Amino acid sequence: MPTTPYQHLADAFGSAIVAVLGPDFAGSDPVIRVSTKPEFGDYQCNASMGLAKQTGRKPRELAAELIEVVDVADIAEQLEVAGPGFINITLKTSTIATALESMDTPALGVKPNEHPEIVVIDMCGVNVAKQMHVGHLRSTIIGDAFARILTRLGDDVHRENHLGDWGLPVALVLHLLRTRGVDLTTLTLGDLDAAYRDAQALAKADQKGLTAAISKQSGPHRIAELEDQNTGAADIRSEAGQTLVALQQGDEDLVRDWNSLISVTTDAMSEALNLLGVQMTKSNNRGESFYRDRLRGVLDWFESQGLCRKDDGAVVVDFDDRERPLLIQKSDGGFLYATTDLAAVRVRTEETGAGRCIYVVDSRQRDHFKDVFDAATLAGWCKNPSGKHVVLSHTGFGSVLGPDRRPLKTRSGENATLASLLKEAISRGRAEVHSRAEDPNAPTHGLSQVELDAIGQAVGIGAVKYADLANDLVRDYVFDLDRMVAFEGDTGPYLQYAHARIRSVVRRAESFNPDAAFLIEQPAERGLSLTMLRWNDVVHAAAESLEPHRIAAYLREVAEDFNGFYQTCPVLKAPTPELRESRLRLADLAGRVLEDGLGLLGIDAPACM
RNA sequence: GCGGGUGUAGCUCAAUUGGAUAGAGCAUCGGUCUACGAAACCGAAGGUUGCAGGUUCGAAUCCUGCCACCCGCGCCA
Repeated sequence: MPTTPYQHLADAFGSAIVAVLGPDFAGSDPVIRVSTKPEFGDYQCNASMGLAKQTGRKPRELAAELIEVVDVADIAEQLEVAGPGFINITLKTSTIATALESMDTPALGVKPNEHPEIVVIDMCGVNVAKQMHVGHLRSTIIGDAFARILTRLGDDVHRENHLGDWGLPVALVLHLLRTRGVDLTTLTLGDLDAAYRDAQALAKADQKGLTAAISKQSGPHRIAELEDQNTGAADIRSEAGQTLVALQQGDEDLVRDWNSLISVTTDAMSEALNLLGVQMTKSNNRGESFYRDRLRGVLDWFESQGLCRKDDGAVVVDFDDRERPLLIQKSDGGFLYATTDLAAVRVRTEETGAGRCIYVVDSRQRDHFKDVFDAATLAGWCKNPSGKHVVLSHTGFGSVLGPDRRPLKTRSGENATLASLLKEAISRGRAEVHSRAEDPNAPTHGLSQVELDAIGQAVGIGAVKYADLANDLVRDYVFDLDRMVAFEGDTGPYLQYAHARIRSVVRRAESFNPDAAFLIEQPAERGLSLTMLRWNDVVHAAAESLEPHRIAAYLREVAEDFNGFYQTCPVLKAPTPELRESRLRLADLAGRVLEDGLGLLGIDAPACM
């Protein structure tokens, strides 16, 4: 029986509902849930209340009838009606053992999607000549977690880094560096970042934008930003515009210099990605420049389909359900990032053949992506070559804040770069691991400095990733290394520690019987087993909702259940050889679930720490 | 002004998407180690789920109106 208890129950109650209420109710949700308390059994069916309302019957009576006909005798003990009409379900112990047996495979019972598809994940989003900051951290590790989860279920995932490597901002930096006569071959990213800010400051003057912003009653931030800008910038922008044109036309010197900017930026990026253990390299780069020859085609298509209009010299796309239009061409003929995003949608659906595109970009860009997706739909670009409708979705996420609860940006301090934060996290992880290793009783005692450093890095990085992925993505959070790298409580290291303990006990057992019978006797054994049996359901739920924190919360449950089990059920010193083998196998399975789950979050699980 | 998000224990967050007595972790207090790994476990205390109404067997969750904070709102990306 390959299905999980949950699915078995869902199928059985689904059929029972049809048997009692008729074929109209085929496909209605049987509302099987994990019980909230042990005294309510293992699972519960909450369908009868809702169905009773629909059919004008009494919920408890309906529940009793469902119990009469439902076919779960082979897996469950006697069912009982409780409260307003809950059906409490307690599984047979033998069912649990059988189910554990069937999940004890390399896949750990996680079943692949029936219809795998190509998924493009737009993540990371580094800009040329700018330092990575914590915003990139979120996009990158969230995107990587999505990618790992979907890959686990069989999808063909393409991580794409929509590098900001084109357009006026890049031309401005390039122009500035060249007029200053800077040697581009010896630049650091720090130099580039400073030049970027200089260039922006020099070029930002937008009286027209300011009046528009005021008349449109834009937010105070935007207006203040525009007011800061001064005159005299028009010249610089015009010169940068010429630089851009020359670059576009393939001017050899310019192209060479442009490439060195990209190279400096992406070298630093690769270093950070490497530290993070994110499965992404320069080969995942598909920057804005990739789409530069397709922008005209975007505009032509919208014009030819009558989907846009001229407004004040610019070209805009209107939508039926809102006032706000989408600008796809400026009055000076230039294109905008919306144009690039539209070109990217077109490539991803029509050429890459994606069935799903996920944009992992902070939630301030929600409106932008809504507009882009709607425009792409109007354009008819939401179909892939096989004619299937492509799902475009934007997963926004909250800001990372500093201790002052203001967005933590490079602007607010030179040391807020991603690289520096990661180094700090790693050094804290290492310090803790090294200090533990000094204890002669510690399993890490006697390991080499190199080995301890590697473990410490996994701990430090794992702490940062866990802190980010363990809560709801929409929330802002304060980047507080003290809390993240704390080694008590709801942290990455707690999970890694639970995993390492398991590896340790299995290692010390010396003999391991992979075919040992599961003997589920103690409540702690039962609890741990039931939790582990939910793994398949949890992965699918996390994949469907794109909520990694579900996996994080689940892993915490596994770790807590294991720690409780380990406290009350002697493994190596179990009373009988059979029980010892059973508990070892249970522990090993728990360890593999933890490793698998941490892996889906991109967190390493050292065998010893 | 319009739109979006958030508001849950002193602090940081959950709540299987409308289910039973709202759960964890920090911090506080009290118990467990000459150790199958104490980075752990067990227990105590801590709540008018921003406020006020409404919907129903049942609401943190859905509807209405307020309040607070954050974000966005055509020629930047």
